[in-house]
Amino acid sequence: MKSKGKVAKSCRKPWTEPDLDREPENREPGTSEQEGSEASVRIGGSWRGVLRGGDRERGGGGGTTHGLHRHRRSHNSNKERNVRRLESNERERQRMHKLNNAFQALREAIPHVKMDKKLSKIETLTLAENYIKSLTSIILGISSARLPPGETPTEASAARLLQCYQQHLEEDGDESLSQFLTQIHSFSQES
DNA sequence: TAGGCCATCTGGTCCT
DNA sequence: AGGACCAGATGGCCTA
Repeated sequence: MKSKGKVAKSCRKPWTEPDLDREPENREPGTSEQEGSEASVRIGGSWRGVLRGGDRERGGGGGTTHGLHRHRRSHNSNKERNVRRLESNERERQRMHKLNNAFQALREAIPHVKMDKKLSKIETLTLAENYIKSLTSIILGISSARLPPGETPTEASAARLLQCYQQHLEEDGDESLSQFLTQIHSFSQES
């Protein structure tokens, strides 16, 4: 069971400038003496683990940036940091809204039974996956009937399908999908 | 009331 | 350097 302790209702308050004169109970990672060690920090009323970078799959410049971040932060005033945080929050909100819009578009694109109930995100992704697989198998089934002898549908047709779609993506941008579907429709009419 | 789902905040990491 | 992306944490809402 997930922790849902509702200790204080206003625990998730907007980012506020930390009071440096107080004891470092709200200190963020990097300002503590325990830098680099596995520790938890209290931020916005909640405890958070700070050991994250090491287990990330995306490699690259990671590992050595801890000190750099700390150093950079130390140059910024608290007011500047506050402004940056708020701007960052706003960007993140916008990003998530865009993501949700995309989810909504996907919901409307896939047929499902319970029209009265909004699909959850995980349901949307799962249904979309199944829908794509179904359409693909239908298309491959149709096109296999038109293949030259000896050519297998999984190789040739799938490649043609992908090639066609990619071509539309490059040429037409956003309208590619509808055109692609139109082409598939006419394709099925022919056979 | 437990649990699922979601929005939001947050800091680390990657990319341009 | 700054924005985008990502994942963890947490509170709120809703439903069985």
